[in-house]
Amino acid sequence: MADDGVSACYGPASDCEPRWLSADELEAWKAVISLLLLLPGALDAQLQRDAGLSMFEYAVLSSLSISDDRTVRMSELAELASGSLSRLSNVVTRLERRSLVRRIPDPVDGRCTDAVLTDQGWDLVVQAAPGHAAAVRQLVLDPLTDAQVHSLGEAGEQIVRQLRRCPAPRAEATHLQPD
Amino acid sequence: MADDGVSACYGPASDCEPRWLSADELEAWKAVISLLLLLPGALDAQLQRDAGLSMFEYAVLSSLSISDDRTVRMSELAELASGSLSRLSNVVTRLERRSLVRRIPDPVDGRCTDAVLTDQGWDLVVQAAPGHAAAVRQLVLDPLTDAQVHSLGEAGEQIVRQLRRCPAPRAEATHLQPD
DNA sequence: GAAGATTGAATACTCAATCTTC
DNA sequence: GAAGATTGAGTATTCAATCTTC
Repeated sequence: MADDGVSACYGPASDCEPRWLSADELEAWKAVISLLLLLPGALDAQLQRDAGLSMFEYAVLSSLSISDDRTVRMSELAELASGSLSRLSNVVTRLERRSLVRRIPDPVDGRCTDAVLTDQGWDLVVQAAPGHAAAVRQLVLDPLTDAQVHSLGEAGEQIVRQLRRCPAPRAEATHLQPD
Repeated sequence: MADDGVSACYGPASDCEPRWLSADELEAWKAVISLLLLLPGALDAQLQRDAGLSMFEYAVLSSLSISDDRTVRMSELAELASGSLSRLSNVVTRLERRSLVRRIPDPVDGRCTDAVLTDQGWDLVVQAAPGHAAAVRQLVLDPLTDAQVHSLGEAGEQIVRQLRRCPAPRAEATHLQPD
């Protein structure tokens, strides 16, 4: 139904080739890219102002707060917080300086490091959570109907599933889509 | 329909307060935050590898390529590319060094600066567009049904509309949502 | 030697301050 | 003096190289 033969260009206004984006697809894509470029800044601004945290830092602390013993291995935490291990390591170093997190060597396997949420860290998440939830509500959820929220959730999950399976398209695949 | 009284915590596992996120809302939000943290990296990786561009740089060049005379005032271009003027200015400086864009003072109002896409810049966008479209297709569109694509587009537009109206929630509004 | 994690160098982003033209 | 734009300082992110423990 979306693929009704209407073809629109994403990119230069000429050169419309075989399987370009349909009108619906283009519309969706433009919305997504604006979202990717605008939403993180807006959410970071609220968190930074009210709790001194970035979105990623919040994701880290929040992930720890809902885990057993408030403790998670670094590599697992990176997955939970949707970031690279390297990024996580840097962030945990900063959080450690602020006494929000502690690192301990994993008692079972000395190669692994466990990140532990401190009491201070817990308090900060508990304090920050309502404001953050309100921002998410205001910026993301409130503009949508219940049906749209549900649908957005499902679409997002689909995309993330695909992303985790295959994070970057192969070079060969990028010049003509598989179809 | 989503707000059926089921209450789930986003944040610490205790402290479930009055108007927290419903199960559906929580699900949607987790998907969105993962998207915000994972998708830019994946798209940047493809663009960087195949064209030496970031997603934002691509948005800038692409916006210029579909504009009259391939020319847009900086402040307008910032809007089109969904970035701040400051960020745009830095990026245009880099693009100028690579001869992909030129700056000229606006002939009408000397305070304004016009960004102009060079022939080289045009060629690069034309060359990069198919690969980028394929990546968007593979990572974002293909995992979805046509109906999901359509719905995602509408939801995204709603959220972006809200974002442009009110980029950051007020401090007062963040501790209890307006409802 | 391989898995898990950290570090450092290069690059990019943000915010506030500044500059120019109207 | 205000609008439009740029610059610079401070901070964050990424990638490759390194270190440690198994």
